Amino acid sequence: MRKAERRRHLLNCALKVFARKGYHAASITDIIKTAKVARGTFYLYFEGKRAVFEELLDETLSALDTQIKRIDPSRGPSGVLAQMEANLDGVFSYFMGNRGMLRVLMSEAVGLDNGFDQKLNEFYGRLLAIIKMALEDGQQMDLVKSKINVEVASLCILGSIKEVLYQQAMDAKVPKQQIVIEEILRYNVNALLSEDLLKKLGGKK
Amino acid sequence: MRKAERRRHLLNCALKVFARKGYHAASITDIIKTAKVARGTFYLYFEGKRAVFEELLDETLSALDTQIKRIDPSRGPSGVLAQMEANLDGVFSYFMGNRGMLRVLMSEAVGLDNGFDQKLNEFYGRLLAIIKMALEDGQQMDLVKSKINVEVASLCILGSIKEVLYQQAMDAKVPKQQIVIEEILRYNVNALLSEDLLKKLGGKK
Amino acid sequence: MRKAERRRHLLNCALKVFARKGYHAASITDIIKTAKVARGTFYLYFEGKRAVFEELLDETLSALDTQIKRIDPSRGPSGVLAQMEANLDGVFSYFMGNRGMLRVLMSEAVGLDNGFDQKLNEFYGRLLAIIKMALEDGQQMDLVKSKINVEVASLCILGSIKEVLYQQAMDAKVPKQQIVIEEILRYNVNALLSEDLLKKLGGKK
Amino acid sequence: MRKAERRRHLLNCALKVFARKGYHAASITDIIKTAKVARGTFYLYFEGKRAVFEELLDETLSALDTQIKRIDPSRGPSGVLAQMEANLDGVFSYFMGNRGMLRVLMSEAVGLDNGFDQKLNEFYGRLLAIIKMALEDGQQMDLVKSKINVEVASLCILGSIKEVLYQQAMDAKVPKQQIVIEEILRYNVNALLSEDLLKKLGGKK
DNA sequence: CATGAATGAGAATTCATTCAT
DNA sequence: CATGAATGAATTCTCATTCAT
Repeated sequence: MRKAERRRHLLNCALKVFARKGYHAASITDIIKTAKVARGTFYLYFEGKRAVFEELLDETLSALDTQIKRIDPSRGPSGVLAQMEANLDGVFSYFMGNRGMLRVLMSEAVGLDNGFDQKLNEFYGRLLAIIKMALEDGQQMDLVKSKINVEVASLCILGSIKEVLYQQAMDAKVPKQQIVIEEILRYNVNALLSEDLLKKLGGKK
Repeated sequence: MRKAERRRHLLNCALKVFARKGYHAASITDIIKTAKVARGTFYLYFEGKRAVFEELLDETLSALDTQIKRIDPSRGPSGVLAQMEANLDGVFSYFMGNRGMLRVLMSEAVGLDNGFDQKLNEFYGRLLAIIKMALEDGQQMDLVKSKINVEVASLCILGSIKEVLYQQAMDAKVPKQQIVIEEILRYNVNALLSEDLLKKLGGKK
Repeated sequence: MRKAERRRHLLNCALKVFARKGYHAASITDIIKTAKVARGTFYLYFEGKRAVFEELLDETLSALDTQIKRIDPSRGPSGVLAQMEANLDGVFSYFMGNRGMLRVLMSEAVGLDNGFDQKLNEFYGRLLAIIKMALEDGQQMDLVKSKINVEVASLCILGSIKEVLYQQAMDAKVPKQQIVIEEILRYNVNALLSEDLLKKLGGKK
Repeated sequence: MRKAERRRHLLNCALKVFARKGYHAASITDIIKTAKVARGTFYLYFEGKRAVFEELLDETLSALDTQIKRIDPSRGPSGVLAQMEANLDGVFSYFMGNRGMLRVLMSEAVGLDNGFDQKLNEFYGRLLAIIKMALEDGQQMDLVKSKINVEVASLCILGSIKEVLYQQAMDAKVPKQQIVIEEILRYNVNALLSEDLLKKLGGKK
């Protein structure tokens, strides 16, 4: 029991350090000082810097995977909207409780080589796949403009979300979560939805 | 004369190394081997690793600043569109001739501390300011939906562009430049322009 | 009672580990894993790695001291031969039942500093003393060539025995014990015995 | 030029340290302190402790290989004796000029794993092969007793030489080189030579 | 007695930077 | 100017030993 706690403590401290200094500048010394633990203790729980980081990364990515659900098109336009909102909300809420990891992911996890990049890119790949599928379903159901290039549009959507998160990580002043999500949704919905649908929905949102 | 050439040569070689290995993994040894220059020679031209990188970064950011021009709303809707396209084209074209720097910027430049982050964020800040101004002008001229939250929308726009560039840096298969730019434009125009305007422009694009 | 058993168990396991990995490469972790005992338990019975090894060494050397008896020259030439054979047999038999310790002694025990070297050298010193005395007695009784330099000859004898043991420890193919002992004896007897005696004994062996 | 000198200096200092403390107890710190050189300098010349040691070992073994020549039986009994003496003299003389390496080889090189053992055992294997061939040639020419088991006898010969060297490495008082060699020769010759030959040579030696 | 988590001294190694030639 | 050998601070990692439960 104690052991699991210590482990958690070390993970938290490591995250704190990674968030403050970045992966490369972070040293084991930093981590153990933060955790008030002896050098050897660290190695009792983790193989090294790479390993703690990987664990934190895995943890985060799988938490995010849990938050993000495929969009089920059968529930109709407003159902789709609700699902998109739920996904966004899940991601933003997760990061609000994990500002440290947000900073790390947004500013360090890329360019680490070590196979971290691969994990992260695989994650983005999964996101893109979900977005693309939703777009294609949308086009078939005539909800989404048929002209749109799904490939590029999905990048735009992903990018719009990432950028907002990035600015939050950088401590830029960003409107509060509720508003941000609404706006991201509005933005992308406007960009995507077919004219017919926009007219119908016009009154609501 | 010779001196300036050598300096340039070193900068190019350093960029090659940074692009291949990333800032941290790049060593002076890598750079001087690539440049076929003695260790001491490097320090004759630069204060150190940090300094070469900074110079490359400054160079790139100011080149980009040159490519990107304020949007002059006085030229009317299609003029604005053309200006946006010109900006996008400038940025994409610049990076197509500097894949190395694209990789560096997209995967390493953030999270380096060292003040590099600050420079990059200032640059993004300038971009955002331009975008925001354009949006505000657009709203005043009733080209852009008034409902839109300019703050968030400008992040979305920036993000959509960055993401496409990011995927290009990661060697993901992305449609070719001309199409990508068109699509980004279309996407953002749809997202932003007022319904009236969309109808008018509908025929063109 | 239990205590003595555990102690013995630990010694055996430590020996196993030392034989497999050598003194330096052997870790306490190896020993306690082999013994299926907790870390602290080990230190309950021994002061440390050094101490277990020392105990194993002492044990072996005193067992060997017991096997090796002074040569009593009063029993005549064939009696001397029998005593030499008995000594050799004792040593070889001991090691056949303790291959682990043979490996340790032959390949690690020297060069450990720690005072182990001293113990081992004292043991070899005792052996040499016995051999030397036998040679000197032999010379006085005109059994051993008078020309022979006792100092060097005793080293040669010791060396011939050690080398055979060394090769056995290294798993080299060596004829079986009975033959090896016979041959070592023959070799050294030929080297040492006076011509007169050789002629007399010629018929027997 | 300077570089080769430094390298040599480091090798010498490393040998000094290895001879004093043994391979395992020797630290890079010891070596660089002895050499009065900075930490990094050491790594400029060698990959690590293992590598310096390997170089010293290779150097020694190939020097020894050079000293030791096959015995050409065609030059007759006294020629063979002279060749044996030359070999012994070569080995002993080499070690008198390299006491450090003698200590290392005799007390540490075994049990190092790392592949050092293999090298050493291969060397001993080569020696044994030379000795065995000489014995077999001798038996065919009726110089060496036919009864003798060549396998064991060659171990005895090797052992007698190694033991004398070992005692010298341990700083035991051993008669001086000339005498030692003579005695080792006498010892082994007596053990080996056929009775006929012994009688003939009897007068000479 | 037994346990095993915690400790921290010590060893190896890297690499940006300096400086004598 | 150019060179590249030398430097040493900083970092990671190991493992014998201790001690609270």
